[in-house]
Amino acid sequence: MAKRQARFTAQDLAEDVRLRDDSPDLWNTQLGEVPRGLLTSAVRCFAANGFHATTTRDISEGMGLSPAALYVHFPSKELVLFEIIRTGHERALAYIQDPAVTAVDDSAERLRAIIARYTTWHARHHVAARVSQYELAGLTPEHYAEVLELRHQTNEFLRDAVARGMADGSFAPVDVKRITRAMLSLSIDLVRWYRLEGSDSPEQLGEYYADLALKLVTHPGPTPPSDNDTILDPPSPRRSTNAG
Amino acid sequence: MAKRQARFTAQDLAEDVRLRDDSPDLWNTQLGEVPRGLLTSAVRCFAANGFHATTTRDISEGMGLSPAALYVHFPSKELVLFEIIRTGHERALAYIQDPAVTAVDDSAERLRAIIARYTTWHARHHVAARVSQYELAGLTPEHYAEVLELRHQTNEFLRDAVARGMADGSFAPVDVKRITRAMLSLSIDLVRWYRLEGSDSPEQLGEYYADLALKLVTHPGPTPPSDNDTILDPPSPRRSTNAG
DNA sequence: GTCTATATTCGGATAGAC
DNA sequence: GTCTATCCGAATATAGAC
Repeated sequence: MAKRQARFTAQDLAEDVRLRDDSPDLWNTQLGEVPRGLLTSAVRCFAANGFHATTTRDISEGMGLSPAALYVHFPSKELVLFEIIRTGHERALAYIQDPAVTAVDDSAERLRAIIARYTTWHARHHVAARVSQYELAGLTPEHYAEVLELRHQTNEFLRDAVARGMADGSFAPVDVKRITRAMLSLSIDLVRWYRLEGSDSPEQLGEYYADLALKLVTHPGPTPPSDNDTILDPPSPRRSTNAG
Repeated sequence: MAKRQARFTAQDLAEDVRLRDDSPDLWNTQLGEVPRGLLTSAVRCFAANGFHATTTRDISEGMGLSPAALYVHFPSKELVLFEIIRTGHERALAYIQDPAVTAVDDSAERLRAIIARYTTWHARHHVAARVSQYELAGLTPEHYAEVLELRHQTNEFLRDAVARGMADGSFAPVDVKRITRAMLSLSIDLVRWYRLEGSDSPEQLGEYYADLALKLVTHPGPTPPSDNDTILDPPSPRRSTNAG
């Protein structure tokens, strides 16, 4: 007999502070309350145990329903996963293609806005984002292809912003492909470790990573926008300080 | 009936260029050839389909053996996973605690060596590392705890290197915890996208990410070690250039 | 140490009552 | 739309021959 692995019931998961995020607000409002609740329950289960280790019973019990109830709202477990991953990718992409970004002309400020928002989105929805990023293997080939297209659009959008800043001289000459991948890594990898209860709010982490991203593309040598020594005014207050 | 998800047989996987890495050289040499082959087969399956979507048949068929043969060498599927993950974490930790790092006194060079080696290790063993990083949920609580301890040691080792450079003035004042996490994110997230067939060798990516890491902790303003303009001598030749 | 055959449990999905 | 009951394929692990 296999030794029991670490698995958690839907009841455990609902109380797990590590699984707090804003996913209940994430779903298409055209869906009723029950299907949206099922998606939220599924997100927690998938994030904690993985898609294949999650049973349809786990998901429906998270809403206090019987196993069969799931199939009234979704035709299969895979389609629950697809709805989660598709929504996650669409929302993240829309969040960085917001006017708050596209209206910005200055290349540096535009890159800053993209990284800040992309990071903030993944932190705020870190549980759903973890499923979106790490459970792609559970999709059918058709659904996987559809998600890939959204990922390409996202990557292109960031790549263009970096290339543009380099072309107009705002940034130092950099390897656009490698730098873009590094920035994506920072924003995406946080879903592995981020907790809403930690010291950084989603917005604070967004600002911090936007600063890092700009450091990576800034001209070396004398700082471009002057003000050199005056280290007053840190970018934004931290919820709890823990270092200099 | 569930629509068929994207799953690959052990035969497919053995030929998949995306799953080429150095894991066959990774295992304890005290193990015989067959168990080491089974671990390599399991790594490919777990990396491509996930732990729970992989059957014991998948693993043993990868070695041309019957399903039952696996249990002569390993008591359970979970223990195959544990052996992979434990080995992965031990090897990565040992690789950055190598004399090539610990003998370096200069704080900046030491950090550079750590990031270069940690990145190189994950790139060279990206398939095994992907399993080590993303399949932790498949472990029993006891085995998970054992792996966590290795992860703590790794994080502490990097954190100390950053804190030391800040203390001796080699680095600008930074948030050690957040910077350390960002550096780990860069090195670890590459297992999501890295392919040996890509344009960067593991060593080249290691050098590149070491440069990025130093940019994140460098004093702003005038560059510290002088030589400002001479951009001859890039750190190491790229296997195929694709940008400036 | 490897095989064939199988015990046994589990889980996705459905049938049909209410 | 929700329930109870259940079908049935699949997967871990074992038995026992060679």
